[in-house]
Amino acid sequence: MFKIGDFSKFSRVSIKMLRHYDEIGLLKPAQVDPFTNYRYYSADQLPRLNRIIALKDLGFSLEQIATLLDDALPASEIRGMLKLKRAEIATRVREEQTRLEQVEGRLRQIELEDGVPVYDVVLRKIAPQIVAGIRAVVKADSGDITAMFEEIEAYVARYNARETAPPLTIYHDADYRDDDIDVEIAVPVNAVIPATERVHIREVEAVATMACVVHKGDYISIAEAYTSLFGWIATHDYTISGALREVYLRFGADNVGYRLPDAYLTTTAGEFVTELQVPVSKEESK
Amino acid sequence: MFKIGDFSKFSRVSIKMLRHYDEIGLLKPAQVDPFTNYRYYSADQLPRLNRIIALKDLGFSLEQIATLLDDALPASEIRGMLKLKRAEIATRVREEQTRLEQVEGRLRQIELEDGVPVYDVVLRKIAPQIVAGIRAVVKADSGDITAMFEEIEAYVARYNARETAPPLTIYHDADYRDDDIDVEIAVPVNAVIPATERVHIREVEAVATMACVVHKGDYISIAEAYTSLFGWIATHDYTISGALREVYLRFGADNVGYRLPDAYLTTTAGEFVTELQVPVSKEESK
DNA sequence: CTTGACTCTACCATGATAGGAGACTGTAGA
DNA sequence: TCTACAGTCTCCTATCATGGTAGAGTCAAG
Repeated sequence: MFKIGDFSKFSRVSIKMLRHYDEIGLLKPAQVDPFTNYRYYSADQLPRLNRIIALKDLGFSLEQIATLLDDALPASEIRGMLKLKRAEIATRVREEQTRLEQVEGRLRQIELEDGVPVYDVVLRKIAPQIVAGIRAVVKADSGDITAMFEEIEAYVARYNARETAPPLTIYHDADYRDDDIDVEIAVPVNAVIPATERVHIREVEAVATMACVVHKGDYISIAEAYTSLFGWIATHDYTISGALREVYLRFGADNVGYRLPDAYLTTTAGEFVTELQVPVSKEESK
Repeated sequence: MFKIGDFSKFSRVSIKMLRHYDEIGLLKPAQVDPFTNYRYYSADQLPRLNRIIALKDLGFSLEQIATLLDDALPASEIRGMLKLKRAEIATRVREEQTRLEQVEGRLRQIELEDGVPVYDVVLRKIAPQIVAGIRAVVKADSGDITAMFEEIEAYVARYNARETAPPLTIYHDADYRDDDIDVEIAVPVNAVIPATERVHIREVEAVATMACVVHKGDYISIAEAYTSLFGWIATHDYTISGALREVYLRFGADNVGYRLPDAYLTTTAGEFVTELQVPVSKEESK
């Protein structure tokens, strides 16, 4: 019978941990002195502790190890758990590799721009959304877009179907152009309301990986945000894989029919907040 | 001014987390109602929150992010932190890949042996140790080894230099043989005592990666443990890179001069506990 | 019997995140 | 104006493996 200190030395498991394993029932001492509560371990327990360490090194939690050990469960189940674990680790490896690429991209970015970038690009998953929209070809800065938003908000307001979420613009052109922009404006709705020749109701599709950047200020200075966003996509080796979106988190307020809390609105152009979103994907080059 | 719920929706950061960021000073609301304690966020804060998310995605802790954001610290330092982070992630990737290989090895093992292996091999780092030892060429099972242990224990006992740690045998042959085994027996000492023609004092070297297996029972059945250990090394694609060691964690007691607590000794051969250790390394085959 | 090394329990801490309880506040509809 | 419900507040708890501390008790060697 070893006292906990000796057993700890042999097994290279800290005393703390042995006590912890006792507490959670993973490895109880062979014997406990009822008067002093001293734990006494037998040499027989080394193999079990060894198995625990082996499984721990494979990445199993102590709870899972308890399952794996306690029930003398069939080999097939153990194989199953191992395969699950394998998949899990493979996923983590991929995640960490992605993270590594992100960090490398950011380093490249700093070197290229010779300083810390002003905009922070975030990758996120975007959920689908039901919207009422109008799609048209317009000239840039012609005010058409503002007019279209007023129109669609008024339309949605008639059905009382406005969902409390920001409106957005979707740019369907694959390339950039100053004029004749194929643009869709959309406002979220909470019910499927009737469509018209001009107004359609559709689900704006989910995007698994969306590169997003938040721009604060008027729409003139938004070009910088675009530059940053596309620069980021280039330095991080992503490819654009869908239509660009502009989400108006905070925008001009002196309009009619807007069913949004005041918080979403402002009267100062300098206070506008816009999120630029571009679906991206990684070309597998390995 | 957005209430926390709206701000949470825009930023896709949970309310809980926003409150947490407030608490740790990472992102304080632009305004807090002194009567109700309601938090009010301004749109200006979205870029900062975005930067926080971006850095979090890179794997920085919230504390590190606070450092990165608060002090407007020079770009060079940020680059330094990023490089550190890159190294850290690279290490983790390697670790996870190793783990993955371990899991795969274990799966192979189960398939090969058609069941859960009886012995559990553990990889560990072994620290160096000062020992008194005798090296000789002996015949197996000749009792020479036992005699040598008695001799060395008696020698060490004379100097009162016995360290409370198990004795071990080191097999210096590269291959297996039944006879003429080049063997070194060693007992840990806590001081450098004089050597003799027969007894040497040396440091048993540290081993970075030691494949270890614990065998319980007499020395006849130890062959199974060896089979398992070498089987494991094969299925996990390791290569033996040093001399094999047998560490006697619990062994025959009716000898003289042993300065060890009784716990290390037993009179029943069935109670013997022996750890087999083989230094291994991975051939880089990528 | 003393002393020093060992062990006991009980508590606190990590770090990012989630859940709940119980109280209060804001807003929309009756 | 009242009510109901949704939103928000603070405070507490938990996760998971691990380490630390304090204060009390125990063991073994001299």
